[in-house]
Amino acid sequence: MELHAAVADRLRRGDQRYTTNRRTVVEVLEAADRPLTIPDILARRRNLAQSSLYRNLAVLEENGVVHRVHGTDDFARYELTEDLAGHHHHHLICSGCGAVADFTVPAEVESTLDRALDSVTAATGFVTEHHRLDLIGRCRACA
Amino acid sequence: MELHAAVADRLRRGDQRYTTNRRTVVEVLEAADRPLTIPDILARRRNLAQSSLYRNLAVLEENGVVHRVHGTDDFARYELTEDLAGHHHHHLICSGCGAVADFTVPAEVESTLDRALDSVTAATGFVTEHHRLDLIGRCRACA
DNA sequence: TTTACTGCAAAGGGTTTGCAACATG
DNA sequence: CATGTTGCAAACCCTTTGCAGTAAA
Repeated sequence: MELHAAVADRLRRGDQRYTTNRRTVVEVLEAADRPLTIPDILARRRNLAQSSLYRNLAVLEENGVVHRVHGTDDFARYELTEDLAGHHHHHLICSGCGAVADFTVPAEVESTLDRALDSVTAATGFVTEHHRLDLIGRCRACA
Repeated sequence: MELHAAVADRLRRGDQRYTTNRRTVVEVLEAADRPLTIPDILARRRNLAQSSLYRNLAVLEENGVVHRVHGTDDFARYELTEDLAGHHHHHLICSGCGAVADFTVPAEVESTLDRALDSVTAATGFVTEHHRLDLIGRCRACA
């Protein structure tokens, strides 16, 4: 599996081991079509311990394997980083229930945006790592 | 003061009173050039009680006076809503220290973006309330 | 003078950590 | 076999809430 080889490589660079639990987390995130909360992940793999899951997500984030998504509720959500998942996307965040879904915008809009953002921050001394473009609103169930 | 009249009006519509403490919070947020955390606000007005501040910010948010900003750290941040502050803007969020600063992009970019986003969500059943376009990166101090 | 608001202190709840046992390279 | 990882339980810390007293309309 190419994904696991890439993950193992990144962890190795950080002197971290690619253990069974970490592989499980990566597999769960790969199978999801949206960022997952810790309870989401625990519900899918009952044998994972909560504390180890938190620690493993932190390790995976530090080594560029997963990305933490901040929504409107109190739950952190995690997804594979875009270069591992293979596509750049954004989030629909429900202001009612906090649910997060993925969506994409046309590549031309992305590049227009990137150019505009670059020119704006050029003078500020701010070093951009990535942008976050989310829509806040009501999902079908909460509307 | 026009701002306070507008705030008083919105609170009245929600059967809420515009008390001294609430006026103080609005004045602190108006004077800031970035979203403020609860500790930020408490540091500027030592006589405010933390629990009442949390409650007042919730009331102000429910009545469209302030807006809660979610950054990368554990602190909620608050700013006046855009229609009261008078300008649409975005945030530079430091992944090192969590600091949040304001910035704006050209109006033409905003409208291009809005049109693109509208067409994307048209088919999803998602009802957009507003968008969130932030840059995550390193501020001058953390770079 | 009724009803909302305030402030103190205690409780909530997602997240983090200490530590002894375990597994990986 | 040395070092990183695990899981339980307790601690952490931002936030919320109960309640008796106070202030706004």
